[in-house]
Amino acid sequence: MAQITGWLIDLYPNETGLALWLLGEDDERHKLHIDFPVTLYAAGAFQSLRQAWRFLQSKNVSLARETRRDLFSGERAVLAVTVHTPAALPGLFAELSGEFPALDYYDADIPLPLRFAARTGISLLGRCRLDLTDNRVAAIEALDDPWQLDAAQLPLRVLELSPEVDPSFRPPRQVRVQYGNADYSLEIEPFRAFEIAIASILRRFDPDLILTDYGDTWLLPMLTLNPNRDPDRQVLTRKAESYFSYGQVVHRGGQVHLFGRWHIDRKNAMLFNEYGLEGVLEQARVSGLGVQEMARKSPGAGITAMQMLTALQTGVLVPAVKQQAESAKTLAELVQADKGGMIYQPLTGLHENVAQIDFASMYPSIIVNFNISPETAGNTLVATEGGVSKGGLIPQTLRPLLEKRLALKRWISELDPRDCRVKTLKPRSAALKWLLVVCFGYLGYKNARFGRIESHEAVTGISRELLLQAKEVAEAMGFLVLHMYIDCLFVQKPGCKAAPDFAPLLSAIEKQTGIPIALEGVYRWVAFLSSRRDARIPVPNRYFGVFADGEIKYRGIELRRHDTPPWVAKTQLAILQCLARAKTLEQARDFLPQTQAIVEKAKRDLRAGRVPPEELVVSQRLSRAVEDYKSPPPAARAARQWLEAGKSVAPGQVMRFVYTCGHPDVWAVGCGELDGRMVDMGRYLKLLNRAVGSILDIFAPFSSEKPKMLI
DNA sequence: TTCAACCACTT
DNA sequence: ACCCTTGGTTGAA
Repeated sequence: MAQITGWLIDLYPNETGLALWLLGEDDERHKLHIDFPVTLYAAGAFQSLRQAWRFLQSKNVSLARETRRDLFSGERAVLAVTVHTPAALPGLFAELSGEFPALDYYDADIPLPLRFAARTGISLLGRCRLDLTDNRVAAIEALDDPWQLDAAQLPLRVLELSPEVDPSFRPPRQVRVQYGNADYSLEIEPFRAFEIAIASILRRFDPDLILTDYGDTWLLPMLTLNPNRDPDRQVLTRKAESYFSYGQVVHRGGQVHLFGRWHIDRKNAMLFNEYGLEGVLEQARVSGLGVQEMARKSPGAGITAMQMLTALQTGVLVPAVKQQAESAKTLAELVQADKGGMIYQPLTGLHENVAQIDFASMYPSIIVNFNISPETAGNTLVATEGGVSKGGLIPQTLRPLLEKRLALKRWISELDPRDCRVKTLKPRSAALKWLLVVCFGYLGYKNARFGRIESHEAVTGISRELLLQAKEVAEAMGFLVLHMYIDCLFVQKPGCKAAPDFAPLLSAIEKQTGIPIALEGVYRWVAFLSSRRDARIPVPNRYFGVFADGEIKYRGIELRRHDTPPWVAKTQLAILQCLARAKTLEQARDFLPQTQAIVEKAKRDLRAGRVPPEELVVSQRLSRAVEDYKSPPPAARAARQWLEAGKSVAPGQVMRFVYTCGHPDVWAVGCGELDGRMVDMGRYLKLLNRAVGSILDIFAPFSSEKPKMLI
């Protein structure tokens, strides 16, 4: 009997049970085995269950009758079907549900790492100690848990591979290779030599993680060698797909998953830019899903996994979802979901010494504090008055997540901003934030396993109530409330200029609402913009301002939009930065001539052809197939060129293009070279003027060239 | 030129 | 489920 300590990095079914990969503290990577029978449940009419029992008797399964708890309908008599190898479960479920479609199925499509975590207390990335007989696990003990803030870091070996150019533009010639202290480029041709070099790195360096650009869609599919650590397995490929999520069509490229080590394609990973590898590892850790899964799926998959784990741990059945395309949330539904929050009309114009106060993680806090869960909806107040109840399924799932995020934020605020730990703590906090945000959305998602629209509405209802309470508190203390938006307030009071001046208000609001609240900052000045169509109508989420420390914050303006060309965005930012040097509004007005100079210089650069084409690139997402457009937008016209060049496009893909004169009126990036003389200057000047106007008009409302149209 | 239809983005 | 954003372009009338 041997004992071994390390981190669990991979887990998947094999012929007899589960294969486990341990990153040992001895710096070895161990492939281990464990028996792992799994059970699914069926419930329904007695006759059908009896027929199912007979049907299953000829299979290699164990059958039993049990009583288990459905979250909504309570105790249920179920048929428990246990298979001895988890690899057999998906096939059996498909066969059974095909034969008996009227039965309700539970625990039939739970990711294996979650079952493993529920049974052993050890989730992926967790540190553990194992007793081994040969390579079989005899006993297993957890040494940490996902909620620990400062768990020991995994000593991962990372290999980075990235081509010098986007392969959809032209075939790359080289791949940059980085691992350990090595950093060099490999020629792709001759290909045999390239592959031999890669194979040798895999053998000698033996990375735990292969981090690539375009690895899913280009590099790994091209290789003939087996990039797995487990030589007995072939790579797992998943097809590319376009799907609808949060009001948008999203395109996800094909994927290459590895066994025994991980592959993440940065260019094909959801939100990777948002929180990076640190964030992905954090999400994988708390969700219990594998790293490769988490990197490529939305945080929604992560929060669903966490809910399933809570269900498994508390003896609640997990309803199986029929394999169907995720039904889309329409934009209207999305807007409605957003409108559930409080939206106030700001007092448009320029204001000085304004504090922005944010409720921290407002919706998740409401869910936890008011015990909002599908099975408790309508019963929330009773549950909270009862005092210490452990709460419904959703609050139980969220509480540790919320507490961990708050603790991380507290830790960050205590550290010196230059402390190197801040660099890893911030993305971890951001990654948790996404899980929390999405959890609220999933409460109202009709295909969520544990969702219910009433609980969704309860959350937004309470949020509006709390915000109104906050407003009343502020006004009672003599503050003017300039604006409120979902989970934040903008307040002003003569004589209040610095953070401490607002501290009494913060504690009063927190005391009243019970939700943690924080001062986002005090603006030296802030501008709330009005609608461009009608100057009398305020727009709730179009504003910009400068905090006391000089930091600029902006929402809703061109700079925030992904489809604004960099040249326009940079000029708009330069203007803001120029104005931000002013300590007061009056001073800001003195900077207006300088901002004009910035704009004039930008225009001269454009006219003289000094703006490089990549600064003029517009990026827009295709919401449908090119042929399905009735009036093709520029992105679709660019996509047409793309198709003519023999490349492919899919809905959800982002097209990058430059506006040109004549026909065609766009030039798609990646389709040959752009003739600099072709750039549609007029169009870009218009875009620039608009962006400049967003900032400057409010400073000189009576001197703008064109009077505002009043409808 | 006007106007309705269409489209993308926002968190 | 009910309401339904803004800021823009396209193309027919």
